[in-house]
Amino acid sequence: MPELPEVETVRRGLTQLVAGATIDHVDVYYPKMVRPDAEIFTADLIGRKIEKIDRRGKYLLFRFSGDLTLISHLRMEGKYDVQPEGSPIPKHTHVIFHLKDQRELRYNDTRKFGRMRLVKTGTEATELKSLAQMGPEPTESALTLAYMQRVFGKSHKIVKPFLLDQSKIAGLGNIYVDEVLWLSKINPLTPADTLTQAQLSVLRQNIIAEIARAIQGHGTTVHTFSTAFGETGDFQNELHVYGHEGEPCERCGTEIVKIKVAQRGTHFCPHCQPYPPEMQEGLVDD
DNA sequence: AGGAGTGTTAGTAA
DNA sequence: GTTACTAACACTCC
Repeated sequence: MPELPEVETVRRGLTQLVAGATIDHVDVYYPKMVRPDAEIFTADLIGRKIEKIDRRGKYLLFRFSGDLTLISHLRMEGKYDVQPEGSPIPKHTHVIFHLKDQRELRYNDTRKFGRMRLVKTGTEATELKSLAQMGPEPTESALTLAYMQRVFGKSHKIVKPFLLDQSKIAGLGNIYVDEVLWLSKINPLTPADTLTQAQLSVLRQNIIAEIARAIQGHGTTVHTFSTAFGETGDFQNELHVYGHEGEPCERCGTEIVKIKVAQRGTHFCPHCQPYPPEMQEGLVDD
């Protein structure tokens, strides 16, 4: 479930719940999930204090005492929650961080896609290529129009997978890409380097504003996302196209369609987001 | 039974 | 080097 707004929502919840807590010991029930090997992973964490929790793109970065950082990616269904010591362990709980205050920080992940890496603080980029190559955060200061013009201008990749590429802009996923393209009236099949300066400017503003709004709404719950407090997000009520196939476009009434683009379900309004010129060649018009 | 799902990476081909 | 498509990861839900 987690794109940047959901990961940020989790980060804020976890900060309230476990920042300042100290690890007593750690149990790993699905060893493939962690690196280095579970034995080293668990041994290194004993007695460490969770000093703070950062985020970069869709990665959570738990900062521990003694210059240790846990890099955690939730992938599709990863979730953290905090439970009293000894509560029943659900089927899909894969890692438990036992805290010294009789609570447990638990990682749950139905599909087991999530991954954790324990590294020395400061070596994150060396240890993880995707962190080293991560594009700017979608904020007013980090995502400049000049940057947008430069990177879009040199790629002929169509804009949907372009925006999903974390090395271009950090944190966007399938839901918010569809939403910002609808807000910007850009067809998902448009090649990145054919967008006009005006379109890039509009797209940039919509990305920045939409991500900020989604964070304010505590993220989007479409399948099973919940915050660290076990609550759902609110932003699913603010979606315009994702999950709205067959419904009328809020702007023009045309039926929202769903197609496959770059192997991902893609929702858009065929009237507000017309196909780019090079795709319309050969189409019969009146 | 078959397909799709909020993500990412590896492999292959053009 | 770039783009595009497939498979894989593992599991649930419709």
